[in-house]
Amino acid sequence: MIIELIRQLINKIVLTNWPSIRLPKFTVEISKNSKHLDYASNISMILEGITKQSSNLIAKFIAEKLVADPRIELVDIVNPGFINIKVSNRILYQALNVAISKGSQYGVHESLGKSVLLEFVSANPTGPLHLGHARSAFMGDAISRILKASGYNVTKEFYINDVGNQIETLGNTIYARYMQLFGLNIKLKENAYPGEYIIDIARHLKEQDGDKWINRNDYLQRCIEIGIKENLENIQKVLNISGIEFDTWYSEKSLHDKGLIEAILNKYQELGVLYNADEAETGNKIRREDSQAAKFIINQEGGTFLKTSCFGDEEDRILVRKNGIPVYLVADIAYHKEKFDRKFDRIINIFGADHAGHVLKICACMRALGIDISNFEFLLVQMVHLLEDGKDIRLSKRSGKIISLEDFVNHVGADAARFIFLMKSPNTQFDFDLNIINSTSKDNLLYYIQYAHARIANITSKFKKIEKLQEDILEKLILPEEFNMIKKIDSYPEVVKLSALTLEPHRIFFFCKELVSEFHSYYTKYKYTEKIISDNYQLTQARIGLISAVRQVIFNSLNLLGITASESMYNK
RNA sequence: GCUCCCGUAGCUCAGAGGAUAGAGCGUUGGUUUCCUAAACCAAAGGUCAUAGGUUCGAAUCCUAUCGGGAGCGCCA
Repeated sequence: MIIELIRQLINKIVLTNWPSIRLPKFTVEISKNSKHLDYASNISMILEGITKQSSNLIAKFIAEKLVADPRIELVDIVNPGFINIKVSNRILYQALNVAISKGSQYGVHESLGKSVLLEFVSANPTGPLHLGHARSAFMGDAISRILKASGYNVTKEFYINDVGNQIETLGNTIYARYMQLFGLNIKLKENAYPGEYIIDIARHLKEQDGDKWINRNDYLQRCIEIGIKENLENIQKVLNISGIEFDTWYSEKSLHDKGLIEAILNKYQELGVLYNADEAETGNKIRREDSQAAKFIINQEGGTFLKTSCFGDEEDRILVRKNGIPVYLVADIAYHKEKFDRKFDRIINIFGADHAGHVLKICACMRALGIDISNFEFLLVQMVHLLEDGKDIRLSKRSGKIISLEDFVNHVGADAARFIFLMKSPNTQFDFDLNIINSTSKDNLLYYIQYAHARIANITSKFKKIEKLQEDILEKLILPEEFNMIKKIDSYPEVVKLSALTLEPHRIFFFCKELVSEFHSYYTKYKYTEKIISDNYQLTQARIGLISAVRQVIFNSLNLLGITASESMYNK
């Protein structure tokens, strides 16, 4: 990686000549403007602030040292102290060879020996996954691939909320549907789940148990059991067709069974961070009167509170209701404490933006346990507004029901679904018109990229796979566009790293688009004059090697996003 | 009222404090006897919401205001 090489050269110069300072953050990047040579750094302007020397002088000094290295061909200084660098062709050729020889492993970093726990989706097992789950599902999956490629050992986890009121509602709804199957006119309760999938579950219950549960009071356990089982199977099936696989499924019920709920409460008690609402002292922030929570004031009397407001939360949170039953938050605390006990180097939660309110809460609860949360990260994924012909499609037109993820993936295809939800930064909400996936022009970035892959595959298919190019062959590559593509290819591993650091898969897409655009442009510009396949054997080999590397980088990029790259667009 | 995200071209969005703010769509005009035209080239289009501040330098960081979204239950 040439950027890394230049960075290290600069590091060394700075540390030798300003031994007393701490190495500051500075940039080395591919120059955007060809006037600025190959690479550019802002180191001297940064150093100016630290050393109080003029940035132009610093730049001059560093430039002299840099140019002494045989790998640096030319250094130019531009006001107020930009250092522009032209590197030798030789290291560019070497960089290309690295990409060619690493093949599908190009961009995959060596193991860091570090582990990440990545929790995402964690949808309640009370019904099928729907469009609202799509973005965080694909985002989590892509991030896990990117983290793996940048050297982390990743565990993808799905937390199953298999306890609580919603689960009881599920059981009761199934029972009502079950009774209806026997012609008994049981009305659904107001809060019951209306979906037809419940009827299917009830039918299966009838098939398995017959009329066993008619007019009995002890049906709930059985109904919950079959409901959770079938809903989870359905969730797994949909994840499967979407190309998403989890490593661990963590049951909330298991926390209860192991007695970890009481353990948490005891621990807080020991730490002296609990108080009883009836004995609240002045300064205890039980609730904000201006919040919407105030609407529920009638139900809010008594109970045991945790002093979360002392640990960064806006207010104290109730842990145990007046009737002695802990609220769900306690299980969530127990679950997150388990995550920390399992000793991961990074713990990442991917939440939909509608769960943003939990971030402060959970962090405060962890701090109250004395846990260091510096390796605890949240990625809040914003909503996508899907349109078709300019109309909102969040709800299906016919039934008015929420569109299932299954229907959606079957409708647009897994690749397009991933593309839609991964193409933009996770923390921007955006509009997407579904008509675009049928478009055959450049607005459909997915096809644009896949087309380039197929185009190259078609050209290179006439040649043997190249493992490595000899220097005399590489030297045939002299066009500026060829050097630019090599620089781009060379920067790919950096893009993977940055994407892992920021948890932003869309960076891979944009990088890929830029590389592809350079290729198409190159291809067209020289279509009549400097063809890739020519009578000159060595030149042809060199260019086939170059575009093979471009194809490989496209392939590897799409792979990080879980998207396939086809050899041909004709038989797609 | 409070918290979080966003505000960049007509539209949809990029832009980890750097040089002349970019791309696609749309608009206008060009490129196919030739390795995939699902492509390419060019033109037009901007007070980076507003006002202050920090800095050698701000779309980017800080503060305030305005506008859009999500959330603020003893539901999970």
